[in-house]
Amino acid sequence: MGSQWGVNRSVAQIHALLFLSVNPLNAEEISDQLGIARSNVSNSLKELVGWKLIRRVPVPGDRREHFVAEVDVWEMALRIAQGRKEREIDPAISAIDSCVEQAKKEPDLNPIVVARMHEMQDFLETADRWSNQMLNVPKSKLNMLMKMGDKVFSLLKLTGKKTE
Amino acid sequence: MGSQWGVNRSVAQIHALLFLSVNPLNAEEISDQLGIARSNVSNSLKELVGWKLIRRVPVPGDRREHFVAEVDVWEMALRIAQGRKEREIDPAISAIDSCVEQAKKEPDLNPIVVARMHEMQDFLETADRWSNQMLNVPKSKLNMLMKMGDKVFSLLKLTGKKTE
DNA sequence: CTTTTATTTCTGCATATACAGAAATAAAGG
DNA sequence: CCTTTATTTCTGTATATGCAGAAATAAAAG
Repeated sequence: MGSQWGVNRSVAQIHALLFLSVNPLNAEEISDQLGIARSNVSNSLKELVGWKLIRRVPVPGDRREHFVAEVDVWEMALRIAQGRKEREIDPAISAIDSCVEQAKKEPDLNPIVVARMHEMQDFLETADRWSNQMLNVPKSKLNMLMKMGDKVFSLLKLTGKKTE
Repeated sequence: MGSQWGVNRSVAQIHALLFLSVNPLNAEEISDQLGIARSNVSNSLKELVGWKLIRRVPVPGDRREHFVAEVDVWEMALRIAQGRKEREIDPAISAIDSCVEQAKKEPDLNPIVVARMHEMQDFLETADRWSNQMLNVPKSKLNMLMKMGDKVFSLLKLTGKKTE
């Protein structure tokens, strides 16, 4: 799956291994188990720590760094969502903002073009606010909300096909 | 932005061009405007059509195929979400299902490991149902819902930090 | 302070992806 | 049906990414 999700094979493999591992593993154990180079493990672990999908844990009486994965799947999903927002939405907002800025200086720009840029900007801002809020919903409630599924949708009278 | 969003430069460039273009463009115009090879344009257009972010439009009196982008940003977002679900969630479900299947055959597998696999499976199924529902919410209501933002959250009493 | 051991960064090769130009195919016009 | 024009597929090359092994750095032990 890794490549579809935007991480390379080693990263995906290591994450899977740690997710299914009952006890913390050190870099060498990972390297041996998966048969990938020690250096590669090091870089992959760094990336996974960056996504907050794993964390370092000290094992008493052992000098080596050990790692464990976040095992709560909802927490995992939140972290991934958070990471994606930072990597995809936030830079997109900066980009569109500077585009709009530039566009202001161009006097003879088709108004339709300017309008489209503004719609995009407005959308991204809304998406940003919304995701910030979603990411702050406590895990348990998120879980409940999604498990309830259709009940929530009919409660909010959101279903139907009127405009879409 | 392209690379961050999982598409290559040409695809992103062409999409941007069409999104900001007031009238339909044909492949050659795109090739000229952006200075990329005609063949590259062809493949990129195919990908964008696959995402349903652009569509072919016949221009009367012109044999060549012309293309226009979906200009409604909400519709665009829905299509991207749809595409990502198909590429990321659906195959992940197949993958976890076959893993769980395999695991059944392994009698001496640590129960904790099996439990984690099931949690993952359960989560993915929930996410699948949820996203299917979200994708069926009419655009206008989605827009409204997200614009209202915090009001919806407080209505549902979803905010707070209890368990997270 | 020196030696040992863990970890990270560097370097180079291998593989994969992006892309241009050529060739092939398909579609329309005469 | 043949010619012209549009479009797609194929092929080679350039570039980027992935990854191993070596070198360098950092940390702990003696």
